[in-house]
Amino acid sequence: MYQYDPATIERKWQEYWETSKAHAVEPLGTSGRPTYYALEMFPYPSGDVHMGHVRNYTIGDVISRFKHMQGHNVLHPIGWDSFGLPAENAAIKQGTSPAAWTYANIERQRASLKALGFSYDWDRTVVASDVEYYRWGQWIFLKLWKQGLVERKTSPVNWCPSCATVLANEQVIDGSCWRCKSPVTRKELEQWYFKITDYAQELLDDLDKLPGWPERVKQMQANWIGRSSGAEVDFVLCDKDGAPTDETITVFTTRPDTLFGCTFFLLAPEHPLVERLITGSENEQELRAVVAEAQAVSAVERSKGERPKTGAFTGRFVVNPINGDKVPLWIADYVLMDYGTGAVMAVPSGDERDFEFARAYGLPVVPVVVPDDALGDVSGDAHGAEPIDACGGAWDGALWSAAYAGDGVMVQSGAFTGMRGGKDSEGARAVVAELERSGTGREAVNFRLRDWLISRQRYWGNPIPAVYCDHCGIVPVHEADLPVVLPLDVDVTKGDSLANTPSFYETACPTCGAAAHRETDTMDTFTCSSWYYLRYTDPHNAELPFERETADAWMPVDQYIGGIEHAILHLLYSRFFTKALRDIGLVGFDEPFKNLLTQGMVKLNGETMSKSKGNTVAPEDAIADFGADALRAYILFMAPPDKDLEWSQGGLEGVARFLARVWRTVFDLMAEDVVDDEGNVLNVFDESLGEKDAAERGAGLNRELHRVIGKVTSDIERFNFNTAISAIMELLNTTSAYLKLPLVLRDGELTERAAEVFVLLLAPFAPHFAEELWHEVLGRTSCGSVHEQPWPGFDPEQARAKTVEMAVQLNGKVRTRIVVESDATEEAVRSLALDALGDAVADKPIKKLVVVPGKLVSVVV
RNA sequence: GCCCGAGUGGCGGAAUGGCAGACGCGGAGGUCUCAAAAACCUUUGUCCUUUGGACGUGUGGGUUCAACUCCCACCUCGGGCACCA
Repeated sequence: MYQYDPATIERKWQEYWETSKAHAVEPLGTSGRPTYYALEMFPYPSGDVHMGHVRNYTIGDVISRFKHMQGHNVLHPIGWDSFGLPAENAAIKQGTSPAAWTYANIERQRASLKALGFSYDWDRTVVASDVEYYRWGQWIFLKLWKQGLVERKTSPVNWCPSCATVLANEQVIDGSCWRCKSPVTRKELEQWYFKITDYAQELLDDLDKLPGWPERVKQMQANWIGRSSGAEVDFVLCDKDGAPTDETITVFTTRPDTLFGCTFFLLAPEHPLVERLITGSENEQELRAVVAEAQAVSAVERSKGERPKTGAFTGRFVVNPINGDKVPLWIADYVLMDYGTGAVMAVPSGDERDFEFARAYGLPVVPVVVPDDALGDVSGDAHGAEPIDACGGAWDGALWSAAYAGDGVMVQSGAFTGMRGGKDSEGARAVVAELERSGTGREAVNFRLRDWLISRQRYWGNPIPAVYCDHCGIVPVHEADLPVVLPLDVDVTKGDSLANTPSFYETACPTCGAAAHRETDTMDTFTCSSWYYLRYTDPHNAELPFERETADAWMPVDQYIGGIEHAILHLLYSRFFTKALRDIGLVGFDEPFKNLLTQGMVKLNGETMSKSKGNTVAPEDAIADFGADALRAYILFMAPPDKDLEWSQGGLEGVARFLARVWRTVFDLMAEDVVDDEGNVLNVFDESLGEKDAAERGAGLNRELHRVIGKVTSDIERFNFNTAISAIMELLNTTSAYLKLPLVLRDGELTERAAEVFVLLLAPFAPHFAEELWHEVLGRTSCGSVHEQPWPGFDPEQARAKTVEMAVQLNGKVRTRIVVESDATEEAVRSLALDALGDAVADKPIKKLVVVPGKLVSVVV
């Protein structure tokens, strides 16, 4: 034998796979193989490949190789999400250009990914910043525009001062920028939006079509979409003298059943009516102070919540349509302009926040929905009683020291008194019906989801294909004039931008031909990642982003793998793109990713590995020390893929040791001497073993081969890679016992079969290792690559042992054990068990006896 | 506050309701060696110890012949959302 030297064999087989294009996708329709699309989230080329990448791509590679061996035509592509701000920052810092920095990193990462032996079809690589790719992003933008899904609007937006650009709602985490963590400020700006809210309901409903997604990701998306059902209610605004006008203010509420308890009415400080209402009002100063203070509060502060509620009375009243009551109109800082209508009907008895506000400003509290068990405490006139003040009413004191927001009985609610109250209750429906009858309200649904702000005031991104013309306004670039090429001679280190690059900025109006200028905003990088999985299916298409027929054949992605950090962002945007493209007629499916696996993080001493913390382990170092195959197998063995993984150098060494043991064992199985570095023979035979031992151990090994093939197969299918590798380790232990047999007693057919099974089962995990043994030790070169072999089959019958040991329980405790034929009848097992228990059950009546075949016998006396 | 997820040896982790702790790391002992490394073998949940026994999966209850697993209540940790009307 020769020694296992990962460095040599890994280089050798990587070159072989590269030159033979071993991982090229089979053109569609050339064989009967069913398609399988395995996809990992493409990396941002921020620097070197890190352990998180290794984990992500190893999982995908094992699935791909396994599916390929099972007979699928597998699409397993890679690319780079290469537009984005870090390139600009790095370029400025290092005095280079974003493009140079980006493409240098891509080459570094490409080399690292190749060093890990991933089975990508490298001819299908998609790079987001290549004009061949981003031109189609512009093309899709124009299609979305035509479809009415692109909108320019002015509204308060999130502005990151550090990144000097606006951000989408999804990109603000706890009031700070998702990328640089700087606090985000609010700015009123005109920006480009994708109307993702048009799909809010479908994005929510179709989560049910995704049984292959983790429950928590679906939950997070549902929370983010935030659907609330209730009603819109119109309140008539009164003039300064308290007389009704023809102007109404509409509110959204989830609790129309509490309308009788509305004792005041609130507007957000940013509400468009506010300026008009407060100008010239009696306490204008106070009102302006509330508005000014609300503006000054940062998003970070606001996101922490728990701020004391402040507000001021406008001097105006509005009319409650259900009972004609005039209630005071206040401005309050806790009302959000960007949810509902920016106006709220305040019901302090039923809403904690309104209650707190009412107590702070001495506003009345009128109970209208009370808990069932509270009714008994109330004197007989509760039903139909006049509205009562907080301080004088039957429920004040103990009960109404806080709001009650739960379900209950409606009281003091006119004709509705006595009905069930609560969210979507009988009472709520009845009130809405009454409002609809009088034309003052209607059923309504509200979403938390906001439109996707996609423009960015940055250079290194996909230019938005729009032109500003003094005569025609904002007009789309003609499809025929695409691409709008991002100029590479913009020197960001000198503060240059697209706006001061005349070759880009100055253009002719596509409509009238007059001098005009281009949009200088670029698209959010998340637009690039929203459809790259479609481009992979048809990466070289020069006429279209992809051919529909081809995309439909491969899509949806059978298995998508990536980090949980994209649970909302990328995964929601991609789902939106797919639905929008479907409605435009470009694809024929509803959801992009059929199954999703969110892999856990790689941690060191309990902390996420990160360059800024300086607690990383470089994949190159691990490869140099133990080889890519050991690193791959280790990272799968250490933890289930969806759990966080705590890095352990000892664990890596253990897996490397395991591979080396398999290496020696395969030589041993092929009847070669096992030698160490110095050529000393290491084989140890147990000369005391005879023919009987050989037969027994042979049967045991054969059984173990069948069992382990079955176990590894089902474990990979369920992504239990850690237990799949454990099972191969168990097979190794059984094999070692067999190899104690002197050579003359070994069964040559059996040992060769065992060698073959080791190599085939390890092929997805340790591809170079398996390939080397397949060719050089098993001598199977004539059969082709190990990765082209069919996945080994097994016989469940042969995996079963002839005899099994069963536990015998007496009154719930294991008392003894019996060995029985595995096909023994229940009757036989029963009497054997009773015999084994002997005196303990001899003369006692048996209350119950349960036989679990192959496992145990439970006796109760 | 609301919604998820997780609590098992010294550590990472295994267990379709059926013998808890597979497999690996770490530890202990041994073989080989002048010695070491490597490799190989044995052992390793805790406690009492006697061949054996008792206790053990965050806590307290429950269902069951049988519960890490199912049900109820709670504790701790991690994550998401959050003045969302």
